[in-house]
Amino acid sequence: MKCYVDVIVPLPIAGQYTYSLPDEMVGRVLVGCRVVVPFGRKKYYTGLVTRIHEDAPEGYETKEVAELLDEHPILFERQYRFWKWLSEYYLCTLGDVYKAALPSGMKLESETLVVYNPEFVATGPLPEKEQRILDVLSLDTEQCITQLEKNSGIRQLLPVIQSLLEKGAICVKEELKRSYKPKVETRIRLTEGMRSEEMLRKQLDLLARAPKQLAVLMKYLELSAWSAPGNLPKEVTRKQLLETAGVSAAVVNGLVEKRVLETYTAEVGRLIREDRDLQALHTLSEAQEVAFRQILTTFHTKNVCLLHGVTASGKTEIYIHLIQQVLSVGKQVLYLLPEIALTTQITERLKRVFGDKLGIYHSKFPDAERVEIWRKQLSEHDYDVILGVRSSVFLPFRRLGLVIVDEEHEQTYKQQDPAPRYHARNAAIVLASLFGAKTLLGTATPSIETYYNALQGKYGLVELTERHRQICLPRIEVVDIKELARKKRMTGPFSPMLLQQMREALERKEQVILFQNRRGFAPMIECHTCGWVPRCKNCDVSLTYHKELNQLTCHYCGYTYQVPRSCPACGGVELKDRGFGTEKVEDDVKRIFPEVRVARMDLDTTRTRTAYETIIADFQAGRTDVLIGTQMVSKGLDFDRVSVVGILNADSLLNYPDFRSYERAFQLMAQVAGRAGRKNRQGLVILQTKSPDLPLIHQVVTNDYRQMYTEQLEERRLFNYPPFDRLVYVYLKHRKEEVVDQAASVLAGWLRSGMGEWILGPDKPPVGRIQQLFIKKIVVKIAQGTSMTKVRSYLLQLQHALVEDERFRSLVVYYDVDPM
DNA sequence: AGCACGCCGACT
DNA sequence: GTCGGCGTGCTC
Repeated sequence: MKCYVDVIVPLPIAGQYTYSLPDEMVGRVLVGCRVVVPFGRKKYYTGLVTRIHEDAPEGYETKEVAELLDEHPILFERQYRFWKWLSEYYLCTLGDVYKAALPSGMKLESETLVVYNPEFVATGPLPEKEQRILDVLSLDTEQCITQLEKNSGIRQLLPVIQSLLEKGAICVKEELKRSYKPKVETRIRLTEGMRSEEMLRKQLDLLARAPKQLAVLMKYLELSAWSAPGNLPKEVTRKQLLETAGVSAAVVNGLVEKRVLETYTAEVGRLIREDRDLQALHTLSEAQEVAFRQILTTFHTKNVCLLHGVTASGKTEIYIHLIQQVLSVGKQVLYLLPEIALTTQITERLKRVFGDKLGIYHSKFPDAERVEIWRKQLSEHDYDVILGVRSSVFLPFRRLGLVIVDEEHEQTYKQQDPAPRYHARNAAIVLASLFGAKTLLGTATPSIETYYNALQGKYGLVELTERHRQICLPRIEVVDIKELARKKRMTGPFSPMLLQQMREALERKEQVILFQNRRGFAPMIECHTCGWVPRCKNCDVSLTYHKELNQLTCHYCGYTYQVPRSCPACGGVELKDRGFGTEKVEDDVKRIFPEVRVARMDLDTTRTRTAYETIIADFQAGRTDVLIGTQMVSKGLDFDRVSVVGILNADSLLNYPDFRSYERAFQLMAQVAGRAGRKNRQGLVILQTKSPDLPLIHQVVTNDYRQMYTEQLEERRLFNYPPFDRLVYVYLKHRKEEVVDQAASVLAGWLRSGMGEWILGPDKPPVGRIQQLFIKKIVVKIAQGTSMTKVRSYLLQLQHALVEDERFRSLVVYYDVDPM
């Protein structure tokens, strides 16, 4: 009987593909194994087997599986169920989930290799391009397309290749890119003939006239503990031997030539195991102990618990005690942090407690390292605790007992683009439930949804109102910058009060954090004469001005432009900056306080993990005095010497056209304020705003989360927003504006007649065009109690009907479920 | 997502 | 008349 497998391919296409199994693979292929399959005319992809069966498909010829990559499944049954849930809930394909879940080193792709045919003899002169390709190929007879493109300088390469192929001058083959390479090291050992006391002694005598070689050999014997009775010699690397013996490679090579020593290579892991003494757990304070007990009790009746603890209440220590508890019953823990908060501060603390039981999964780590963590989790020696970012929900767990989602309110848990647009907090809760595990959500400023769920009794709620070690909450001073600006008393973005407090703090050798919600120099430049603003030619947004590079950047597509010398609209030469970003603030601080050491932390200065950590470390060690940053500075970092925090412009947080802007502004300001004031000293927050009378400002000042929540909830109830109704954004994209417009109004019409009035739009989103595609957005509000399953299948049904229409053929449709 | 096939403008 | 641009449809 012929055997078939259903396979997920890493592409955004619905459904799975069926391949036949070559006889030798039958029995070896298991569900959850990766296989290489041919797809389309020439491509090969790494697919994932989800079903093995004997049902010959009808209507098409199956292709054969080309290669089996795993002896054992790399995906467990539970993970697969999790994938399926994600793809259904977030309306994307399994291929999308698969792509997001596996590190790219585990998804090999094929690449076309062009091979030179040395026997080819041209019958006449070849076209210039073809000859050039042959010349390039004769130097290196096997090259991939991209390489060949680079070496020849020819852009439209494929037709040339095609022609050469027909003439028989070259041939092509598909080869899998092995992007994951195991790390290897060169080691040294005695050759077989030398491995006896007698031979060795002889050899040592022979080397009497080669003192360096003799020394190396002696060193080797010492390092390998060769003479230790009954022991196998220890592994000695060449590097280690050369370094400790202090000789050049030539000396070792001499011994290799004499067939005394030999080299061999061995695979080594990238995951460094540090042997260090583990620290005991800190004793919990009374308040922490109470919270800890409450959480444990809550977990008897609830699967999810919210720990609402003020900033600096020592939540981490409670997590550590919980983790210990879970480990003691042999279960695993997943500890999720928003990307930006995953710093040395927290990793060091956990490493000290859990040592090599702890694995860290960070998107800024090299891919090869992530592959190794994945493999380790599949093995018998898996990590008990994974500290990781959003994507670590995809790691293969086997005995998950607890998931901790720290800073649960963070927007970065929601993946925006590409699909799957999932929320790691909600996904983690589902993942935990698949394991019968518990989830703990921790934050000082819960999201409205989570707090609602907690008050409704869906989640447990444990509150921690006391700051750890008697650190008191900061005093918040509101400064009306509208009034001050009118009286011309502002210095750039600074009020006199803020300048005064900064000066005093710096004189006391204390530190200052300035929070500005915008990066760049000025958000934009504007023609002073006619008001013209430069815009991106691909996307419908104004460009951001970066002074350091003196260029304009599109923050959507990344395209950069030169700053025009004069206004292209009116010819005016005075182009002025409007508003200010972190870069401008940095400039101003340097001008006002020339002797002060300033650091800036935003997306532009933290491209790499090390850059980010350097900024933090410098500030922590007091090597910088003032830290200017965007939201990044609010993310769970603890600094001891910060006495003044300045929020430069609270209003910019409120001006987003979004139902969550109020909630977000509160969270941000409360979190930033929480950075002020440590041991024995009350910190000061200067909150600059143009609208000091807003209730929100008052709520931030009094740190009244409850009040903010109550107000917001009422508003959400009134206008049917989450947590009452659920939202799905439907996006339509097309290169022609008329086509999206038409399609969007047709779809909105259908939705209205099928689902009632709670359809908003179609609207042009704030950015109406990205990379040449016009976008329209329809908001679907789904009343509480409506079956989401039905809504989802209805949406997909309409989508199919829509693209059936001749006019809407190449329309792109995608969804954002529970958007943030 | 690729990639091949097919239909209209600027060239020999 | 052809070469080459990109719009459209298919991939087990």
